[in-house]
Formats: sequence, C-alpha cells, structure tokens
Amino acid sequence: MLTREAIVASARKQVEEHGFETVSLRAVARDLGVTAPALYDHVESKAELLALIAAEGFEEMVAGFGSIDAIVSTERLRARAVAYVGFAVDHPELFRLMFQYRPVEVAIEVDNELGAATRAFELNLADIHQAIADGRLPGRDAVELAIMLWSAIHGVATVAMMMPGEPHENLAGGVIDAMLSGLQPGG
Amino acid sequence: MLTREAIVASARKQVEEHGFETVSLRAVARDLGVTAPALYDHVESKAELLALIAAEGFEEMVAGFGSIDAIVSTERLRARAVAYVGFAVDHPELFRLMFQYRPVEVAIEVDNELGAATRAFELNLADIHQAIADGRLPGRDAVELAIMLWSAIHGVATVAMMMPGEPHENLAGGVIDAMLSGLQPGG
DNA sequence: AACATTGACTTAACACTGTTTAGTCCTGTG
DNA sequence: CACAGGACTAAACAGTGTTAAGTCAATGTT
Repeated sequence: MLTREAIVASARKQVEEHGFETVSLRAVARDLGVTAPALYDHVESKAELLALIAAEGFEEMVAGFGSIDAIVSTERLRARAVAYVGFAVDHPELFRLMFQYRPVEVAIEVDNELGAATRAFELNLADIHQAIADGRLPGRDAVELAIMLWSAIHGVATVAMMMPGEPHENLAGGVIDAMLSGLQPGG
Repeated sequence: MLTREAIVASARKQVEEHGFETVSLRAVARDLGVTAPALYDHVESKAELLALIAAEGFEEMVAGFGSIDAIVSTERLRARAVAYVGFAVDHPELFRLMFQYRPVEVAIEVDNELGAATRAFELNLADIHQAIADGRLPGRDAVELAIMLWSAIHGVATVAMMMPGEPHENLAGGVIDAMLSGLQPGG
C-alpha cells in the first residue's frame, strides 16, 4: 500500500537528483507504480510534500549539530558553522529546497520546519550569550551578533555549495575565525 | 510594434511584483496586448528572457558600485558590501532571480550576466591586493579572502532581503568591520 | 449469506504552462 | 500589380497540479 513516507522518500530522491524545480507528482507516482491522484490521499499538495522534505532537511542538519562537543562556546559556534556548510555541500539540492523553495500560496507551515531552524539559532544564541559573559565577545546585542554570524555562514554555504571540490572547511572556519577575532573586545 | 525591450520590461515588472516562479509568457503577452507565440520572434525562450532580466540586475548592481569613491581600499570594500546588501533589500525579487533561478537546460549564458558579477569580484580583488600591499590585510591568498568576504556579504544580503524593515546597513557594515579587523595582521 | 460501507485506488477532465507549426494579413519593393 | 517578408494569430502538443466521479476489493453488519 501507498504510504506518506514512501511518497516523501521518492520525492526526496528526485529532489536530490535533479533539484526541486523539476520534480513532478506524476513522476513520483510513476516511481511508486501508482497514478498521480492517489498521492492526494496521503499528501495535501505538492507544496506540502516539498515542505515535508525541507523539514526533514532541517531536522537532519540540526541533528548534526547535536553531536558537537566542545568546551569553549566559541569553538561550538565554529564547529556548528563548519557543519552547516558541510551539510550544504553534501546535500546541495536539499539545501536549495530548504532555503530557496517558495510555495505559491505563502503559508505552508509544516510543524517544526522553522522549528528546527530556530532551535539551531537558539543554540548559537546561548553560546553567544556565554561568550559575552566570558568576555570573549563584546557586550553588544547578542541577537544581532547571532544574525551576523549566521548570515555570513549561510552565505559561505550558498557559495561553497556551488563550488564542488573546493575545501569548504577553510572557507567556513576562516570566516568564523575572522569574525570572532574581529569581534573580540580587544580586537 | 513588439520589441525585445518591451517584453523584458513587462516580464521584469512581473518578476519584481510576485517573483520569477510565477511569471508566465502568456501573462507577459497579455500585458503587451499580444499572444504568446509572438514573443518568440524576439526572445528564444522563457529561460533566455529571465536570464536577460537577471543580467540587467547584475549590470545595475555593479553600476551602483561604480559611484563609490573612497580613498582607502578597505573602505571601498565596506561601501561595496553595504551597496550589495542595499540592492538586495531594494529589489528582493530581482535579487532572487539573479541568484536562485535555475534554468532547466543548464547553459543559458547571456553575455555579461556573469560578466558583471566577475567584474565586481575583480574590483574587490584589486582592493584586497592593495590592502595586502598596504599591510591592512594579511598576505594570504587574495582570492580566498575575496571569496570569504563576498560569501559572507552575500549571506547577509540573502538574510536582510527576508527581513524587510530591519536596518541592513548595521548588519552589512558590522560583518565587514568584524571580518576586516579580524583579518588584520595584528588582530 | 446478503448487503452496505469504507478505503485505495483509476480514469477522465479542467485549467494552466512552454513551445511548435501552419496560416493570415499587412506592408514595402521590384 | 505581383510578390516577398515580417509580424503576428489560431490551433495544437505535451506536460503540469488538481478535482470529480467511478471502480473494485476488503471489511463490517444484519
């Protein structure tokens, strides 16, 4: 029998193979040996299906952050940045879906899609607060610092994703190192 | 009579109004009081049409860089970064088209689309070389430094674009300041 | 055992898309 | 005046997401 999980899996495979723009429900159905309308018993729309896959991506990316163990908060920030860029390089099409897909009707909110993202953001925010308390970062607005760091790393991920083969650890680590030392009160 | 410029203008208007994903050739034709196949006398495909608009965007963005006058090379870098983010915030849908549009057949290369982008990149590269010569930046690989700075700023633009109303100058300037001072040999 | 109901699908269709082919009409030239 | 070319239109093809209606088997009820 047809299951929601099988549909998501097939669609995700197609996303990772040739990008979310070119996946079609009929192709997913064909892959599952079924006709297109059958999918609608398990999925509300194509937009919801893609949002489910994006949510999976966020969950997996954040799960990768969980395995980071470092004592100094700034080192955790750095390791998370490297992991972020690594995820983008390892799953470029999934990463593109997560951040570049725009549903036609703006409000498809799968539970925990942005949930995972904000959870990750708050991980960083906590470490930034601690780094400020430790005197390793200046005492300015922690949220602004978090946005600055995340924005920069997101840019590195976007660019690294398009340059396969290049060593991305240097890029990600370099940007974080530069910003962290540049942000240091003494810097 | 129908002109290539009119077609590009109408399509661009639609891009800026509701995003490149939802523009249709039939809607463009309707807007110009014509039927869809008429467009094909002036434009090769929808992909080419969108690529032309993206190219316009790159040209306009780089043109904005040209008006930056500052003596110190690092100040030019900073001003260019602020302008880059400002462009993204002022023309979010055009910016999205420039960087997120993916034609189905990979090779639509309108002359000077990437031309303008690499021109801008080389502006930065020249300033980075000069900053290295002046001792304001460390003597490591200038291209790597340029990619790091551009990546970070591209990320800031992407994020700022999605947060309308927020003051983006602080973000862009802050990231560049942090990175530049963090990259300084003495930092 | 006969009947009704439910679920899982299929077939057919609608409205849309990009694009191609064939035809029409008008305009300028020999 | 005839003819050639350009600028378009009408019709059609293959594809899309999505909906409505129908089929068919399994299940539960009387």
